Amino acid sequence: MSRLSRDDVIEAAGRLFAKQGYHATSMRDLGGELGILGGSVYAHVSSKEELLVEVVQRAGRLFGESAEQAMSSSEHPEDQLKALIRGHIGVVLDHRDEAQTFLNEATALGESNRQAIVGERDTYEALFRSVIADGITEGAFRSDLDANLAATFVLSILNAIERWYRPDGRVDPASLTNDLHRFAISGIS
Amino acid sequence: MSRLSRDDVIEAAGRLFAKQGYHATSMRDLGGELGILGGSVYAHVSSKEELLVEVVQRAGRLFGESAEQAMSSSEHPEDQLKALIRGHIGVVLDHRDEAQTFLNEATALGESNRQAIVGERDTYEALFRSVIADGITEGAFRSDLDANLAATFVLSILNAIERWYRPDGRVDPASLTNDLHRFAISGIS
DNA sequence: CCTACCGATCGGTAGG
DNA sequence: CCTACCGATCGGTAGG
Repeated sequence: MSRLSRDDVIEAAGRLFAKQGYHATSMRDLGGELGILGGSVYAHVSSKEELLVEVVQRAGRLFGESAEQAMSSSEHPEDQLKALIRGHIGVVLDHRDEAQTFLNEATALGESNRQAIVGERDTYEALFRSVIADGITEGAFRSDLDANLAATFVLSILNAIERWYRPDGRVDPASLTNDLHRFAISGIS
Repeated sequence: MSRLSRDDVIEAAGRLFAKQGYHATSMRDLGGELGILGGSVYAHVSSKEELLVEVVQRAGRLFGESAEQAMSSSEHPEDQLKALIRGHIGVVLDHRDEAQTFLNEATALGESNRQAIVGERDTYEALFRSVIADGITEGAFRSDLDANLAATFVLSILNAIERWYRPDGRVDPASLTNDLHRFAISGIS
């Protein structure tokens, strides 16, 4: 056993925050997960909230990068929407702990930190809205359903995936992407 | 100010559990909300978890009653699905605190209590699956999308409503029901 | 429902 | 990263 890195500590924190929640996780729990004492965690970070900030920021960065890549992958709203869906699913499934903490524990952040990541999330969600709105303008999607509401529905499905998806289950990521995309597209086109 | 009833206490607990989360709510917080001391809450309940159990059970009962009513309102899967959607939205919007606690804080329950309400929830969700499956059998819905996945998508949207819905916003319950129903139906028919 | 309190646990620190 | 500890807060109780 070599010494722990700061990354090891943040990763373990993400694991526990995702599984038990932020408030139900003590610094002694985290120490136990790492094989050290609770007080020793303070050799790597200066507060418990700093850990939550780091975990949530990682997820925020992953979602942001995914969105950037999805938007530049095509000029067509239909393809952009599919890429956004595929990317979101990828982030949620490849970084479950961070994503779960981001989605469920961000409320535990202090005011200023919380507002910062809410801002990030709003920017991300606005992309879904504008892509759907563009698709309506271009005639690719139908126009009787509000673009904002459609985006909210799609994001609701995406954000719930971590609540039911099992990696060893019958659904694989690629077909989930296809099925969700088809479901969404049928709903709006 | 007359004396508080046990119902008053459970209601206040639901309010705080929904807003701050179970673990972030102390018995002293709850006392403060009620104008009494933290220790005095134990004149009405015998433990903090009992409060959570009561709040979550109330929500469970409401969802169960809504489902029962929806199923007996028609024989046609299409109408039953719409009634299920309408009922779920009604519960979430008319009993926000209980519904929110049910959806977000059930993980804080002890093992046996948690398994009991997970069972209730599974029964409830199974209704959505079977209604959609029936609709496929009868030819009312299309059959290229798995009924289980479609039910999961619809429930994902329903369960996310408490996260974004604002009573003073532009969306009213009836049109939300219509829009979601149309979105779902397009996705499966 | 209050007074007065209990043991346990919490986040965090000084010094090594 | 450990030892040894701090003040604060937690869920909960006996007795009135």
